[in-house]
Parts: sequence; C-alpha cells; structure tokens
Amino acid sequence: MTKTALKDFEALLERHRLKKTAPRLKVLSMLAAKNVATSQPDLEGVMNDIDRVTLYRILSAFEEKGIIHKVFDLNGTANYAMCSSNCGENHHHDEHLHFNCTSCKNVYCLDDLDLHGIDLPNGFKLDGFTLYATGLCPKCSKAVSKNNSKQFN
Amino acid sequence: MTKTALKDFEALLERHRLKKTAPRLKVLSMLAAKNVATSQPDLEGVMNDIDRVTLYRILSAFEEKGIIHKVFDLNGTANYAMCSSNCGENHHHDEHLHFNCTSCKNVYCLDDLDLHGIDLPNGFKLDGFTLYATGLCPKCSKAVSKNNSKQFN
DNA sequence: AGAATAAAGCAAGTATATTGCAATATTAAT
DNA sequence: ATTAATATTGCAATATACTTGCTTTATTCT
Repeated sequence: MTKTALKDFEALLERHRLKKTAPRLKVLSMLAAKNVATSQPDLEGVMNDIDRVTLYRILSAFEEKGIIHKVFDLNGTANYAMCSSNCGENHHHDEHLHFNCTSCKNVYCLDDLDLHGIDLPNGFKLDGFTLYATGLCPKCSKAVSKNNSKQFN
Repeated sequence: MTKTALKDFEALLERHRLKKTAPRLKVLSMLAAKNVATSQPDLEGVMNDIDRVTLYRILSAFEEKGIIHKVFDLNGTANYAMCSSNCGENHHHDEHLHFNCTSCKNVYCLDDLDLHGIDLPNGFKLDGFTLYATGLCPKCSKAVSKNNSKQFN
C-alpha cells in the first residue's frame, strides 16, 4: 500500500465520520486492491490478526455509509466491493452487472452497463436492481480452453 | 390439492426419473400453489412433519433436474420457485426478473421480460443471468400509500 | 495528558446448510 | 402379492456464515 493511498483511505473515513483505526484501513486497502468482490471469510483468511466479529462490523458500517456494497454469490455468501463514488449513506447506486465466475468463484463488478428501458409490470415500485450473471471470466475461460486443447483436467 | 394436480406432479417426477414420495409431492404442491419464491425455512415451517435435511435434498434434487430454480433474497437466503417449462437437467433458463419486495419480503418471478442486448466485456462467457430488483410489490405499495394517507403506522 | 466515547476483541449463541449412516419406502421382478 | 434391489427418508453430528452481549482497548477532543 502506497502512502498516498493510505492518506486517501484516512480521508474517506473522515468524510464518513468513522474513526481511523488499523482494522478499517486494512479492510479498505484489501478491497481497493481487488477488482472483484470479496467475502468476509476470504477477508478473514487474509487478515488473520483481525477478529471475525470486527470484520463483520466494519463491513456493515462501510455498507451503511455507502463505501462498499454487498452482493451474494452462487452460494449465498455475502461478497463486498468498493462502491463507485456516487453512493451515499444508506443509498446505493450499484446498478451494475455482477458477474460470478463458476470456475474461480470470483464476483466481478462490471460498471458502465446500459440497463435502461426495463419496464416493470404495473404496480411494482422499483427501488434498485442488480443484474446477476454466471459463467466464465476471461482468465478462467482462457484456462479452460487451454486445458481442453491439451487434454488435461 | 386437486386430484388432477396430484397426477400432474406424479407425472413430473416420473419424467425426471424421481420416485414418487409423499415429501416430494408435498413440496411440489406447495411451490406450485405460490406465485412467489419460497425459502427452505418457510417450507420447513409449513411442512413440520418433514425433516429439514430431506427438504434440502428434495430442493437440490429438483433444482438439478430443472424443476425448480433458486434465487437469493435480500438476506442471502435461498428461495425456490417452479421453473418455466423449458428448463432441463442441469440447465436453467430462469433469465427473468426476480423482484424482492422490501416490505413483505416476497420474491416474485416476473417472466416475459426483454433482457436482450446486454453486452458483456470481452472475454466473459455468459452462462445465465438474472435481474434482481428490490422495491415494493403492488400489494405492499398499495398498503403503504393507504397507511400514509390515514396517518397510521 | 486525561476524559469521553467509539471501536475492537472475546465468548457464546443462532441460523442455514452438509455429511454419514441406519431405517424405511418405492419399484421392479417373480 | 411377496420379495429383493435400491432410492429416499430421518436422525445425529458437524460445518459454515453470521449475530449479540459485554469487557477491554484505542481514538479523538479538550
């Protein structure tokens, strides 16, 4: 983690009136470094010095403040990823495609997707939505075809 | 449950080479009677004579066979609903809108939605997708506005 | 530096789901 | 209709994800 990034994270916490603690900064740096959503168990594995409960509380605090957003993967486990800048307190705008790779299990957040023109049946009042997709991510798709051609398993 | 429906469910099980057992028929009749997806805990509550594990096994067997499909609600709990007729063994076509009401928590399966023209970034191989939305269903939306106008809570 | 307060850590508990195995029900063959 | 083969159920135990209550520690404000 660069010094600049650390300053950024500290500023982020300040903006949301959250105290700057070591565990919170660590979670921020972990999540910001990945382009895929991460589960609490995965985070716990990487940061084995931080208590499980602390992690849960940090994640829900961040979610409430609009710093990260939650998406459930194929197994129903919560995964977390940094929000785009326009999310606010108790108000998320994560209307993007969540792509869950069936091979590596990663959940990719794919922004910049045009989801306009979706018409709901009469009476339904839309709050927010997310397109959830499954399949193979570029890396795994490559690996699979490579393995196939080499007759490996 | 009408006798006709029962015969239908028995035929359905036969088609999928599943033995016609009381628990399976009961699950089918419960799911078919609802137009919303149902969670395992909810099913367990209604069918308290059937073992929890049996329920899990029935649900995953049905899912594998393409009889029902699974969708996670706001809390990450698995909910199950009957598939449209064109689902097959290990191959689902539940590409429809799952609408999770924030008030009654019901998950509605809204078919007949045009989700074409969704372009994935290069390299992603799409397997299946589902649009997951939250908000108020017609019933709750009505109830809320009624309550508001009467100044109730 | 010290007080007020928020957050972390620990222990215990809950809910959802899974696995192994014995008992039971279904199906097919006689 | 019985019986044998086999699939399914039910039970006990276990795993995993998450929660709650309470004490200790760290942060921040003065």
